[in-house]
Amino acid sequence: MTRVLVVDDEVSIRKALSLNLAARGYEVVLADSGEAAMRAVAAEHPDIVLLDLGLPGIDGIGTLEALRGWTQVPVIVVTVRDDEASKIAALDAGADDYITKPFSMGELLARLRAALRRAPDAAPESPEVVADHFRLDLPAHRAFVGDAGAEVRLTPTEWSIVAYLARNPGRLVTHRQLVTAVWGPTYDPDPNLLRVHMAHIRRKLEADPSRPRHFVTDSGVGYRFEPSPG
Amino acid sequence: MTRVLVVDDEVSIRKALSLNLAARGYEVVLADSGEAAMRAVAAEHPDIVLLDLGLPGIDGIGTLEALRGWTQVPVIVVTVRDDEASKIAALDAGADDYITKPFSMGELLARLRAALRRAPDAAPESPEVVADHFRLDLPAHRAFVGDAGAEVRLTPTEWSIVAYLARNPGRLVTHRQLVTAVWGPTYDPDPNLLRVHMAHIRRKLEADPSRPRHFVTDSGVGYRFEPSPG
DNA sequence: AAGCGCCTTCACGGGTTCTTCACGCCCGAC
DNA sequence: GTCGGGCGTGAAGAACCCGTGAAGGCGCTT
Repeated sequence: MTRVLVVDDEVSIRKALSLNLAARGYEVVLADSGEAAMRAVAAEHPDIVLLDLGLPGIDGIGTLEALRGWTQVPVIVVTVRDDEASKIAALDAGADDYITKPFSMGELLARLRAALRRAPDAAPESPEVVADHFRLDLPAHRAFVGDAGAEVRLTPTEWSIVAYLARNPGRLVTHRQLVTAVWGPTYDPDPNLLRVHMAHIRRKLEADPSRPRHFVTDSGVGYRFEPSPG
Repeated sequence: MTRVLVVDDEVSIRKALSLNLAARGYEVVLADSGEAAMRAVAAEHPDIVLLDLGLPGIDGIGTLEALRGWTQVPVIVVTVRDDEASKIAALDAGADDYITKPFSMGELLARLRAALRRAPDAAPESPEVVADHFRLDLPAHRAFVGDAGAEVRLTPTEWSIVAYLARNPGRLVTHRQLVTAVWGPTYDPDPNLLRVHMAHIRRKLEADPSRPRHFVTDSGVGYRFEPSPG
């Protein structure tokens, strides 16, 4: 289900958009200020944002600039301002599209579809992760070990764990974080489960599985990925 | 240097856009018909296309649809048609943006920058994909196998799957992504459906269908297209 | 009206993957 | 020294996924 964040301070607009989008099968999240929008993007991970320019507090452009500091989520600016300067400012601040009120719902939906179409998944940060003893090709979901670069096959769950750890290099990842990343927030597995998967991963990727150098245990807390152990 | 293809049948518009874009440091390529536009995209590899809707011969929408059969180059529709239906038709046919004449040069340039910004320098797209055992002619929707180059007929659905995978060479494509690309985001088919189509595709394109080298399964996740397996 | 191509669903067999369980180890707490 | 919790490892059954042959239904052409 596609999740849309609607940012507008007017109740009537929020309501109208919310109803129309929900009727088209979108999941709608609402925010009534720039600050709320920032929080909502961080917490709800919308697939796209509809942003009004005239907001209380930090305005639309400010919100857009702040968002662009850390996320590439598509943003369509929806506003009454029809002047060229506003359009240019918004587009150059990182907006993906600009549509002026009053707009037709059909056109908005079409522009929504167009923006979503060209962003199937967030662009991969770094397509490749290199460690001392192995190499990960993130877009292809492939792993290679040793100097020869022989491919090893990781199961979906194993890949999910490895990819999450690799995306947070050097950082401690708690058991809870890992479980949530792999199985979702509601899953509560046997404590052994992660251990078993980690054992499999180490056997496949570590040079000496019983003495792991890249996938390190933090006893009682979680695991940590070290690209190049000192 | 960014290369812009301007497609319009009116000399005055071509001239005006050409001058303005050149003054901003863009390299401009011109085409005066849909057919010429297709050739220009294939030959010149523009970074972005400005497309008029009212063209002689195959019209703008037809040109757009034909282009989308094999390339993802960003297309901004520039036209006098201001009705909602045209906008929706163009955006759903694969346009990235839609701007109506008369437009301000500033806004056009801003939308141009916005469209270019979100298009990561895509791998140089070629209208032809060559693998070890077969060859795909993307614009013509034709496939040829073996050294002799005998043509095989793919059904529309099969072609749709093959084309999507071929446009993402080496990348893992999830089941969901494939289904969305072929049948749309709301379709939720029997899990066997993709398997059956993949079997048909392999039987037609792979040298040894039971041991696929180009259309690889990633169990539990999706499929991957390998142009030249190591 | 019949034939054909295409899409989709279903049933089956074989293989892979997930998860649980039991056991022994290590290390800090007492 | 002893205890207990957390950890790694091997094994095993259950659940899942995949490829494949076959068949029904639909729309279009003949």
